[in-house]
Amino acid sequence: MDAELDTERLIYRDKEYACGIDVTLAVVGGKWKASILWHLAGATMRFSDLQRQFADTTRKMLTQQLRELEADGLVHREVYPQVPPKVEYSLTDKGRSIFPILQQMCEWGKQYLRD
Amino acid sequence: MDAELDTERLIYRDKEYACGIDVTLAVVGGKWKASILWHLAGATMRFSDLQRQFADTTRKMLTQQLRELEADGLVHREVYPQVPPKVEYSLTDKGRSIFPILQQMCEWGKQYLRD
DNA sequence: CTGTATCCATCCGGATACTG
DNA sequence: CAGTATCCGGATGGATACAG
Repeated sequence: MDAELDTERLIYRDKEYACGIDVTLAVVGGKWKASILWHLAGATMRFSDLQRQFADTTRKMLTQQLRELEADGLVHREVYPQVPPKVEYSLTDKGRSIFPILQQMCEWGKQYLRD
Repeated sequence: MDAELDTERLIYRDKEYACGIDVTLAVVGGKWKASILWHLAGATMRFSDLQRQFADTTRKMLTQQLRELEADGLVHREVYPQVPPKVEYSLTDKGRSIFPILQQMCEWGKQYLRD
């Protein structure tokens, strides 16, 4: 843990970040992303399942957030080639690795409202 | 830890949140907020110090983020009535309480980029 | 030094309609 | 069932100038 470690460049998608925090927020800070990860941690879900969970979100937004999570390697998208289509979303190992942080954010947020 | 606990309403500033995570993100998810808290955890800073740290941010944005952090009770703003003015920003206990989470976000973000 | 006020371009997200 | 395409209004954030 010497000072040199702090000089490493944090580049993600052609953007430089001052700190790992901002990288994390870039990945899970989207409007619905943390909640999506939270729900997928409990169970693999079909698109329609997620629509039910996020009833106040449009398909467009849900799709968009899921695509970004997939591109970032946190979510796996499995398409079953059948009619009608069936698509299942689940967490990757990388997606699961952030769960402890989400748990603490959940606790902190609830505690924050109590004070 | 029974199911009833999950029925508690999470209301913050007239908005309802599905989960504590979104409350936390509402408080520290702003564009520069996490980084500001991170820097203030190390030391109380004057406005000009923060300007130096966030050289690519405008005064307007910096002020705005600081005001919101102050309104949310994470940051204390101390004004010294003198000319030229001197204003110091520091963390409140509540602000300090989120530091462990920021640390983990920092680590996760750096690890994420390594993979 | 520590801000505010104003203007303005861009982005983001919602509504709606359409598709394989 | 699981999306995509298009349009559009409001929010967001930057540039710049002004102020106590």
